[in-house]
Amino acid sequence: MPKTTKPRKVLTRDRVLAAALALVDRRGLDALTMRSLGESLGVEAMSLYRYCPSKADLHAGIADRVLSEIAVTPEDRGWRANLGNAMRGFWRVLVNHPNAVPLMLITPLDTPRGREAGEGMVRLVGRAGFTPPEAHRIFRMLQAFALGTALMLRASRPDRGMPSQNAEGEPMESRAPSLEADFELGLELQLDGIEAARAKLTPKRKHR
Amino acid sequence: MPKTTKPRKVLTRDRVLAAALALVDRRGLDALTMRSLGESLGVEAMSLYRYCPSKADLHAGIADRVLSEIAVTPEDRGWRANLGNAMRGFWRVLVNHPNAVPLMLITPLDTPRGREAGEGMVRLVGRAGFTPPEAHRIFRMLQAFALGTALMLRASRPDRGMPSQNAEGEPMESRAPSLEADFELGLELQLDGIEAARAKLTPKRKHR
DNA sequence: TATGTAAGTTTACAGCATAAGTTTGAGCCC
DNA sequence: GGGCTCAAACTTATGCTGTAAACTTACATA
Repeated sequence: MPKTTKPRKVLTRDRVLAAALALVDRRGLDALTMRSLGESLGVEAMSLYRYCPSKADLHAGIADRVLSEIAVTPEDRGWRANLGNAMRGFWRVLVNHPNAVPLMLITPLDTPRGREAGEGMVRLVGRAGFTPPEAHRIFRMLQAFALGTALMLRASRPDRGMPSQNAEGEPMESRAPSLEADFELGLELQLDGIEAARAKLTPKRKHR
Repeated sequence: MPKTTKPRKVLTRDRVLAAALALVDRRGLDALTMRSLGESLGVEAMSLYRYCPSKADLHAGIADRVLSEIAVTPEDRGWRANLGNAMRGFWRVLVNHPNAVPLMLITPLDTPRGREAGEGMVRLVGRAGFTPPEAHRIFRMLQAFALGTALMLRASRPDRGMPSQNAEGEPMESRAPSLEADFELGLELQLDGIEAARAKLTPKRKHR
């Protein structure tokens, strides 16, 4: 008998999560089942439980992996540009993985990279002159707005994974670019709001 | 044999939806199964399909029913109070039915009462001096913020229906009131932003 | 009284997450 | 080389889920 020893140690948690995210991107959240994920890795469903002890854990892992794609460009152009660009980076990641957005609500972003990204954002808000509690609140407003817009964008297209009853052959791209523009307008409006709040601070607390 | 004719006409779509919402409120979205819903109505699961032809339809019906609880108080105290109070009404409904919030993303609120409420809000924004397209965008920003905040609030508690791995016996109410206050602060900040955008309009377009 | 129709039940099926038990094979010390 | 050990992968099985299809019951009307 020929020595047909297929390599045994092919699976890792990282490979599982990468395949899971790819599957979600390609075919939607509903298509992510242990069986289909196993198949995409050439492995039986139960083998995955060694690396992700439950489906909830798999979900958290995917969310963490998505967040790792946020690009950090640490140049300092003043609080408004810093904050705006950070939010735009977050937004781009959400748009690149629309089907994974619901996973971003997991105790919101309570995952290693989620906490890290969140703390960075809070620091950015703080540098505009707000106290840590104030900065936290403002950050959560921006986060809620971005997540909400991404979820609405996702729901408004006949995407896999959501209950959306839609006639066939529709234009279907009519609303999406609008919601994309919505994000930009909403962001600028909120930055204006932050600027107004900033104007009410005791002057010495303001930074650039 | 005694005439044990149980009354036949006990089920209506409205009764089904009311029971479904009650079940979701009490035990979470995951606990809403056709079987458990049937049981709560003293009926077999399949009977429900006469009134809700699919689970997606049931979800849409629940969303519509939740929206019907928005209280309308049409007094005119200027655009800012009008808009703020309308949003607070929307928010209260979301907080009263946290487990149903994910259903509010259904093609967002594309249900009779959802459209009605949305159009009312857009009209309110328009009365601040914005054109209909501008008003739509601003409304969607507010909507995304409210939904996002409600979803984060829901995810941050060990509620039924979401993958939340949480140690037992935690304080667990620590974050919730904070997120409640977040809504108020975020709303005011966004109203400030709208005010700033309004200041840039050609003067004649402004109303009270 | 006969008949059509609406309401509710029964049965059945495919797909889901996952618990429990079993086989496989690689690396290691003697 | 020859067992030993143990994790990795597989197999089997259980109890959920939504819902299709066929069936039964009960009532309204003619």
